[in-house]
Formats: sequence, structure tokens, C-alpha cells
Amino acid sequence: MGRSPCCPKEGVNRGAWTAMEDKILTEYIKVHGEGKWRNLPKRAGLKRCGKSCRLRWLNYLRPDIKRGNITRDEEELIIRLHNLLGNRWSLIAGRLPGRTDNEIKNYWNTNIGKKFQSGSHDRAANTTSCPAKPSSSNKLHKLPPPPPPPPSSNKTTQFSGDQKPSKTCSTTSTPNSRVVRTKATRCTKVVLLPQEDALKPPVLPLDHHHQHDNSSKPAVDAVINDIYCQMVAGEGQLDYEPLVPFDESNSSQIMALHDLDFETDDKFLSDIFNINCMDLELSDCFGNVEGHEYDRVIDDHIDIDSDFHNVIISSSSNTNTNKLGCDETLLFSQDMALFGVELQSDTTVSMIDPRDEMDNWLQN
DNA sequence: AATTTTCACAACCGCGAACAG
DNA sequence: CCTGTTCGCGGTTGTGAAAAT
Repeated sequence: MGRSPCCPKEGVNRGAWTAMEDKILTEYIKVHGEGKWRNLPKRAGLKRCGKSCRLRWLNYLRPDIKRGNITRDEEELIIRLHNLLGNRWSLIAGRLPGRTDNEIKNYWNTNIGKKFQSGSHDRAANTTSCPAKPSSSNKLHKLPPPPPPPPSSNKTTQFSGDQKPSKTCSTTSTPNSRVVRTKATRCTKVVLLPQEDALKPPVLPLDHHHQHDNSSKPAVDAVINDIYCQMVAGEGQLDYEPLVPFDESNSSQIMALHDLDFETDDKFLSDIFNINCMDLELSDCFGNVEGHEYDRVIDDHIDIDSDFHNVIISSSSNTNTNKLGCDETLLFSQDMALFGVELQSDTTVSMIDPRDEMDNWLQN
């Protein structure tokens, strides 16, 4: 048994990369592009393991890497996303342009996780209305309350990331857990017909999309966070005023108020909604906004609240994110279809029942 | 000033998923 | 369907720098 090493250990440089190695790798990728990592070292003339080259490129040399400290907003977003996704650093990183999974993981382990573990974190603190800059000695700011850990999850350290990702160790093991890993298992069961109102998206002025910029993102995140906190804590347990009162019967107001665009591709939709987008002619609805096309989805997740009433689907694109200044989260509930989307009048949108999705997922 | 401890982060490792043949 | 290969992910380790003693 045993696994063949990804590359021979002899004759391979290890440890810190030199400036020359960086230059060679960068030049090579500039010319030949990413990928084929196994053969890359030989072709580029590097005495490195392909894996090492990949890591060096992705975590350090890529031109779009954002340098500098994690900002306050980024930190808050990391924590919120970690609440939803757990230690899925690559997904979290996908929502923080320019940040790498490794960087976020390190940051979490050395800053945030430690802080939480020490018990000094104020769990009732508020994200959205924290006015004060933290002192230099305290990197952490007041942050949104993380969801209470499931009662039986003591084996899984909440912040140290000692859980191995696997289907069976998912955080869906209890009914109160909210994170579902998107395995995109196809469900052939439940069809939730949209209510008539749901088929009428809010009408937005054409130039409204251009108003998307980085400044709109915190508002979107804050809304999602508000909803999320209310899901977790229950009404009345927040110690701050939510931006948007959570009205289960009218989730569409969130979309209407905040004008979320949702960009994704057909495969993603097919996987999530168990629909064939091409057949249903839905792709046009999602394909572009004001000429900004997204190439593909690079991450996604489903978040289901404890009563399985609402589903938050997040998606981020690997391209053009900055054009609209956002990669966004869309909130669904069972009694709605696809808000903010102009559906064909004769289209029936079937959305998998999250409960069934979860059952299937757990059984697989 | 010397030594030890702590911190931050780059890099490594092994596993599993995806893919190709 | 099976098998081997490649890639990506998350946990862990190594190491230099900074802080503390």
C-alpha cells in the first residue's frame, strides 16, 4: 500500500522560495498559464515539487493577491462566513477578493480562533454598529455573535479546525446545524411551486446595477447577518436593532430593499434547484446584468436555518467580481421562487426541498 | 546583552474528489 | 466500471522575527 509521493524527495528544493525561483515561476506562468503543476517544475527549470509551485503561485505570486493586513470589514466577513461554512477556507477566501485560503486560515488560527477560545470574546457584540476602532493591542473588534455550538459537538473544537472534512462529519449532524456542504446531489422529489407573487420581481431602474460598488457590500452582508442572527438567536435576543426586520412571510422585501443581483451559471442552478436551466429558459435571467458576464461559479453553499424554512444560497464568481463590487448572497424561502429574477410567465420553478436535500446528503 | 518564549505566516503533507484513459 | 493521475483542500509543521525574561 502507500501512496507514491507527488515528486521525488531528492534533488528538490524545499523551504523558503528564493527571489530567483519566484521570478522563474512567475515568468513561466505568464507565458504558459496555470495548471499542469506536476510537469511545471521540469518545464520551467525549477527544482521544486509541482505542488509547491502551485502553492507558491496561489498564495504569494499571483498578481491579484491583496497585500496588507486583514481589514476590519474583512475580519467581520471572515467570522460571519466561518459561522456559516466552518473551516472551508477556500470558500471563505472566495468571498474575499485577493485573499487566499491559507492567509485566512492562518489569520483565523492566530487571531480570531484564539480570541474565541480564550473566552474573552463578547458574544453579544454587534457587527454593524461597532463604532470604535480597536486599540492596537487588541486586533479583534466587536463581532457578531457566532452561532452557539451544537450541544453534541464538543468533540469538534469550534475554532481550531480539527474536524476532518467528510460527508459524515458535516455540521449537519444535528437538526440545529445550519451548514450544508454543497454536494449538489440531485433530488428528484419535491417540487415547490412558486407563489404568484414570487414571480413578480421588484422592478429596478436600469442604471441601478451600476450603483453596485464596494460600499454596497457591507449593507448586503449586514442584512444577511441580521437575518442569520435572528435565525440563530431567535427574535428579541439581539442586542441591537436589525437593519431589516425579519419577516418570514415576506422575505422578498429583502431582495426588494437591497436589490441583490444573482449571478451564476446553469450547472450551479441545476445542481441546487434540480432544474434544467436550458429547458426552462432560465439562463437568460441569470446570464448577465448590464453586460457584466460572469464566467463561472467558483464556490457556493447552501445554508439552511434550524426550521428549514429559509435557504441562503451564496455564490461568488471568479471574474468580474470587482466590476460590480460584489459577490452576493441570495435569500430564498420555501414559499418563494427566484426573487429579483424575471421568470418566464409559463415557467415552473422547482426548488428542492432543503429537508430532502439534507436527508439525501446525509445518506450519501 | 543573551537567552527563551511567543507569534505570524509560509510551506509541507496527506487525503479525497475529479478526471482521463 | 476500474484504475491511475492530477489537483485542491484543510490540518500541521517549520522557521524567522519580535517580545519577554
